[in-house]
Amino acid sequence: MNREDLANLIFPNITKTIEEYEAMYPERNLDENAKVTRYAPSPTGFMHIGNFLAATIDYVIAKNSGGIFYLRNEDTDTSREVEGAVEYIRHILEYYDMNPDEYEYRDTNETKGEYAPYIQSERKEIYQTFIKHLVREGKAYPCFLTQEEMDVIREGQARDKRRIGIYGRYAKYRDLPVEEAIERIKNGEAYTIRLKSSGDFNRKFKFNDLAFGEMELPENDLDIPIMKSKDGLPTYHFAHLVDDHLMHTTHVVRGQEWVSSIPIHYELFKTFGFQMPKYIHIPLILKKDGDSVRKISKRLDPEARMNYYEEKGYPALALIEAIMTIANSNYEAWREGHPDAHFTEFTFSPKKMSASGALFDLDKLDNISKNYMSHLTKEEVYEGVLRWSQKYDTEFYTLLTKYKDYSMAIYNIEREQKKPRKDYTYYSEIKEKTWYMYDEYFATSNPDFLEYDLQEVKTILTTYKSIYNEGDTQEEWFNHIKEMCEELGYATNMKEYKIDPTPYKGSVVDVTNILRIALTTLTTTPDLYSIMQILGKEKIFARFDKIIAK
RNA sequence: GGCAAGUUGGUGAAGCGGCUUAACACACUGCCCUUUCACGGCAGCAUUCACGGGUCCGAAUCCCGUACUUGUCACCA
Repeated sequence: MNREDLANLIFPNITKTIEEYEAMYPERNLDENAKVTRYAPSPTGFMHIGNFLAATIDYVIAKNSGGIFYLRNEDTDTSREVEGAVEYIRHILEYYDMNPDEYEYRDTNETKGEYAPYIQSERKEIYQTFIKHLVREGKAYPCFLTQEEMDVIREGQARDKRRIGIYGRYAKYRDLPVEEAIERIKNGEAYTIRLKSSGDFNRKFKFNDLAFGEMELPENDLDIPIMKSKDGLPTYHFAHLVDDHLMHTTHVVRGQEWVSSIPIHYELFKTFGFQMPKYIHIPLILKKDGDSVRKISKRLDPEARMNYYEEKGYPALALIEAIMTIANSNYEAWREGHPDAHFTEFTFSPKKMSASGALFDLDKLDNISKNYMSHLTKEEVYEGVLRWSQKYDTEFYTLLTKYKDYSMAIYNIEREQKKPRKDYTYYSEIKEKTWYMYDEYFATSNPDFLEYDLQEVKTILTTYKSIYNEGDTQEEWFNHIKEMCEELGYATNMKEYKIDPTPYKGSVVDVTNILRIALTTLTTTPDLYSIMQILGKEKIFARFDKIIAK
């Protein structure tokens, strides 16, 4: 009995060869500079902001070079799979308009691309073909170590301060005679397939990461598991090797937590003689936690989950702008020079990425978003709130639908000018900043005139009604207010008033404040004239009358 | 503990041997503008680049050491 028998015993149904698969997944017919990237998430729940960073970089690299961005579902860990996770990932990519060129969606039975399947659990035979080859060659072997035995090994290693893992003499089954392995398998013993590493930990190799530059790493000598005993699915490392080779990925963008497994990947690719893709290990997004910092966590930090941004209603492109500034700090400068360019026109340079993790600054996001929203048209703002409210505030949605032009007029206050107002940071904020414009909400409010005497308030409102002229220009409007001020004993010259307020009841500031409160209940609002123009005579008088009648 | 990477202000960072008495952006503070708010304008905000030593005429920038931080050491990705 030989290794061929062993390989056939383990993989009786694997008949294809590696060459056949390579023929099925030929080289991509792309431009020389075109890059092929992939977003390869595990469907384990809400998408993480770090994954989004990776996906955005993947997308920019591919699109900027006229290449391919594809989505691969890494569902080899069946126990951790969360229902709806894939749909959510798909939703996020759609929401941010970063749709993959190639994908496979099980729920809708859609597949696009020549390199399918794009779901790892559907590629089992492919992985096993590669593993079978390794077993036949004696470069992989079945390992019968139980969890308990491995625990003992690890504890011993920890106690003796040795490196932890299955290597060298700890790899008990790497030299097990083929006959014995066959017998154990026939007896139904559980086993995993491990790589028979040929590396030497004391030897170093040079590796060039596009982000870090050159680094020196020790060779891998761990007999890492490449196939799980439970379901015959490959581990991440092996799936990475096979898929990125067959799918011809040119650039792998992934988090820095992966740099410590570079030696493993290096050995895997070397064993098959495949060319490694280029790697871009991206910084981790950190979070301050008291005095220390840690990796931002989906469990602990709401802003780590992508749904946070959607629920708050940050415009998709605003989040992308913020993410891109984290990816490349020169992005902001580029944006200044190319205000209208699409973000994929930016040439991402891995070397300009920070080597250490970065805190995600929500203040900065707010600022970017505010600026972004200030440059939208009133129609775009309206579309944005409408879409947001449809999902998160149906009551407001109904109102917006009913008062479309009216709402747009509100969003247009001081918008169509060189330096537009920056009132809104995200869509969920719009209602709380414009509610008073809608009678439906205003009806239940009760203006509070602070220190002002109610009788005096009534006098001002009544007088104002008599001089109000709906067709006034802003200048005429303000002149009328000033005339009224003089009539009622309020100062109109602020400089004089500040020097000596005694001859006056107050100033024009007090008068406009009272008008403002009467109309909005607030002391700070956008331009009062604009608000009154939009409200119109009827609403204005109704709001005044309600107070006068008190 | 092993291996790897990193350490410039409150935050993101530029800089990569002299042009730096350390860009820029955010945040913060003050002043100005002003019918409120916002916008905008102006000004302020690290005598110093974790620490120690070395190389050099000259170091945030190069070298060595120390400290600290982060990641990783699963049949998870």
